[in-house]
Amino acid sequence: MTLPSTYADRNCSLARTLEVVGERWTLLIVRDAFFGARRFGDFAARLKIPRAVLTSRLKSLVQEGVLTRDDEAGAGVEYRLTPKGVALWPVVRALMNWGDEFYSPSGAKRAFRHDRDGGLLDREGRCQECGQVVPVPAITIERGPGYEPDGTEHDPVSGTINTPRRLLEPFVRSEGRKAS
Amino acid sequence: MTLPSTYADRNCSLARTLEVVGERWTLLIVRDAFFGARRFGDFAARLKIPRAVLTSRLKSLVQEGVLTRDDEAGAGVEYRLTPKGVALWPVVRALMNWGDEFYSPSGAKRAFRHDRDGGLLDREGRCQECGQVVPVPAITIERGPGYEPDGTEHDPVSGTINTPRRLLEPFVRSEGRKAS
DNA sequence: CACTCCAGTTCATTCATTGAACCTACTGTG
DNA sequence: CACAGTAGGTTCAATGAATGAACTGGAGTG
Repeated sequence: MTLPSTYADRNCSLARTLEVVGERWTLLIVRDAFFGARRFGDFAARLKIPRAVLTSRLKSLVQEGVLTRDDEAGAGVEYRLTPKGVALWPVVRALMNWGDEFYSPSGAKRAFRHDRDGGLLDREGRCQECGQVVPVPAITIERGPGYEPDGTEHDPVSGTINTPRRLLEPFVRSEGRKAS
Repeated sequence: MTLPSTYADRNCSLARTLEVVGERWTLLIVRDAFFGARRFGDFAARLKIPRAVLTSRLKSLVQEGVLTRDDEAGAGVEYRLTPKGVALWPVVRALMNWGDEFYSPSGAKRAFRHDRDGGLLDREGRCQECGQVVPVPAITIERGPGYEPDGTEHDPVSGTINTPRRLLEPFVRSEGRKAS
């Protein structure tokens, strides 16, 4: 977003937040991090964004403390959400809810459940079984009623993301995953 | 945001939402609409954004059904949030909450109350007096503990916005408002 | 050592944003 | 009626950011 720091809205936390996550692509990167993306290549493949832009966004997210960059992680670099990044979950949910409400007539594209009791989460993230606000790592994501098959189901990266899984859990990369 | 419509994420409501409100400035315009801005000039003065950009953003927000454009309104044009626009309130709140949490150590920049019983609203928009989720038009906004005076308090436009008021209520423009 | 991944960088082209100036219609005011 | 002021824009040159394709360089493998 790069709002000028002379911006009159020193007193608006919305403006402040947008300086961190308001740029093009940034929130989509964060979303994919929630969904389990950790590697540069995962983000690049899923988002189809120019690698130079991805580099720059990852850099600034790390700098802002939303992601950590860990290059000690086996073969390659891993980007992971920090607690500050995980705290963006309500933002991601709110944006999704609005899109579901106004652009997905047959229902939410994705559904979220409490992994423990399988209860669906409502708009505020509360489990309809136990009434709790479910913490992010205990949420599983699956297709919702509004999901529209689009042919990416069997693509190794997007495909993985379309099967039920727990948030924040990294993609499992079996050795033969590029075998066509 | 202008994500290409060929975007693989047909199935992500977050991406869909960002296509509508993800561009630079757009959410700040929406925020000011919640805070009572209705006139082209109000937005321009508060946001200090190039008028050409404002024109284009207002146009697309109207096209998306987030705002209405009414040029029958006395002397001038009025932009108002539609119900679809008002439904963005949770998005605005979520973004503000995050900014307050991580960039405003002395507390929220703005506080919200239930106009009827004066109860403060919590993070989810629930009144701490009566427990209800307060509908947007019944919310009043005032300075929070983290508010930092910045000299715009007596500027006619920004100043108005800094005194407690009900959301969505238009600025009252008294005839002598430009009298220095 | 050749080969493949992975995580970037580089670069020319295209596109969007910026800020300042200009334009047009309407509203009082003397 | 002339004139200033206000409102809501448009136009334009300059700058900056995004795009996509090609390239680089290191680590791990056979």
